[in-house]
Amino acid sequence: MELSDLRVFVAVVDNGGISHAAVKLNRVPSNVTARIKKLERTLGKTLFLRDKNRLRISPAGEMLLPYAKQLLTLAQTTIDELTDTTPKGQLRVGSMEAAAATRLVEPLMLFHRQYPQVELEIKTAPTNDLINKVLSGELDMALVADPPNDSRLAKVPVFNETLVVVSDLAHQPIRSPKDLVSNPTLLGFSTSCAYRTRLADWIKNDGDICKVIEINSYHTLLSCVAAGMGIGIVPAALIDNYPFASSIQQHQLPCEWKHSTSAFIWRKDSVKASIEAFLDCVTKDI
Amino acid sequence: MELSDLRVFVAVVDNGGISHAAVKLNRVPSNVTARIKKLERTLGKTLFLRDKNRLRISPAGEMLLPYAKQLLTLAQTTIDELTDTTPKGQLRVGSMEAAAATRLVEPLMLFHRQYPQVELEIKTAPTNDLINKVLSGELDMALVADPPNDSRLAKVPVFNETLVVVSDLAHQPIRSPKDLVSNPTLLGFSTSCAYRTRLADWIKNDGDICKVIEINSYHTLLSCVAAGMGIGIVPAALIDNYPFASSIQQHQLPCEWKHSTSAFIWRKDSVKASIEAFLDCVTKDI
DNA sequence: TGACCCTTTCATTTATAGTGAATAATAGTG
DNA sequence: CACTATTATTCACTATAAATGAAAGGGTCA
Repeated sequence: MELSDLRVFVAVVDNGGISHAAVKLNRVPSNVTARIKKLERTLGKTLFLRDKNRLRISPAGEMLLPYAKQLLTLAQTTIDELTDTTPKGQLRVGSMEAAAATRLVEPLMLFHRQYPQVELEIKTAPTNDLINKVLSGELDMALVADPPNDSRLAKVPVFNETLVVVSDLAHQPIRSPKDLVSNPTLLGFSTSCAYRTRLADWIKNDGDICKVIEINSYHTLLSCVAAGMGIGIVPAALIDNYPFASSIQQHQLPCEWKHSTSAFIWRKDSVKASIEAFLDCVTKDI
Repeated sequence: MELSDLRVFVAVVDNGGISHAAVKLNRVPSNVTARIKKLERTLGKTLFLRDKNRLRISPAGEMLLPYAKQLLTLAQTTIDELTDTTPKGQLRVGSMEAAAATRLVEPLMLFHRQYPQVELEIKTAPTNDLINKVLSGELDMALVADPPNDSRLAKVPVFNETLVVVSDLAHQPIRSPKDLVSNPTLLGFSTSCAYRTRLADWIKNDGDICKVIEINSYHTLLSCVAAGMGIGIVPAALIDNYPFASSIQQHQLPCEWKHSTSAFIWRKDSVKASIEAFLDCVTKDI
């Protein structure tokens, strides 16, 4: 029993005969006859009483009719829902810790005001983790730093961050890795944090490999830096939001290292209305 | 979008992959792949995210899943209902007036007690009308007198009636049409009443064609006979139920005319659980 | 690295759906 | 009453779709 069989059956009932149904279905009558007979054979029931070259619905047909109509409308509802472009369901957004605090708040509020029916789920994680989670489908989209070119991923750059090295006030000005103490302590997120990796690369470029202490909040990280536990690397915008900004020292990185682009990424093949809508909110906000 | 497509889709989701689904469906994996791709093409949505030779359900697939399952269970319910042999719905029974009063009451009560959920509809009409209504599907079954052999009809004889001619007490004994006054008045049902036709035939066989007065209730008919308005023909059993039986005279018909068989008839191709159940009640009652 | 598992592609076979012409039975019409 | 228009069905045929089996290409795990 297929939906198309039921469509034929209902057409015959509604149009009161094979030939009219055939016209409606853009088929030839013999085909309609054949399909009705096939349906009767698979169900093991006579659906129509044949008399004087006329069809009349049988008790079994009478029984089938409401179910058939229900199935057909449910099938239509299904494809309507599927092709509906109104955001709904849940939207799982990932973000780097640094951007979650500063850059994500506005578009998030905007989106929630516009589509309150969408269940938002925000997860902060380091950039590399986010990329993997997006690829694996755990997240619908994520805000990451300098996403790699991946044929499976679509991306829109949304912010340009200027990265600065931060230290306590007592530290000498840092213009190159040489200005650091040997074996400097690096305060940062997990190894997969893009900024921390960049700082480590810069240092490795021209100096020692440094010790790393992992800290899970930028707020705490900045405080640790102020306390002289080590150096760190953060977006400059983040420091504006830090209440004790005056107790840390900022150091410019060379041009080729200082710029970072934050971008939203999502799987190209994961088309979800809420992703589009969210991106609208993000770009509208800029 | 066909039900079989959805069955494949659900199987892939439930079994977590093409190959396992293929085993479950007794298909070859390549076929499952092809059908999923076809479904994706017709819906215009990616149902699965492909990565590293693994499938993961996509947002669109997530959306489709509950609908697909609902459609499949509804389809199963449909065929379950259709093959269910419990009497339900309505049952339209026709009966001759004469039998409705006497022979039909017991099985009707029995049936209603056993299957209270069936909506019973009783219609009394002359035998010929009943046959036509059964053939046309207006009635599911009918109790008629001496039904003709018709390849479309099934029948079970249920009662043997003995027909008697009735007259007022003053009438001379009637042994042949010659005993009647010339142009006798015949009291009876409409022209299509089998008993009345039989009496007319008997008279015509050996006498005058008589006048007919049509009366729509056997009770009234017997009273009219008692009052001397004319003669009638009724099943002997009916007179037992008539309170003024002593005021009418019964006359035996010759053997070849006196017997009538009442039978239930129904369309052979109209198989309805309640018809079977009703016949059970009728035969159990005998 | 090699064995194993999974998905996909492709050429092929098989099954199903659809067509068009012919037939038989009926209903409507002048 | 003949004549035409409808109606459902059958049958031979064609077109479309589904299922198969072999092979290829990645991926995982030891």
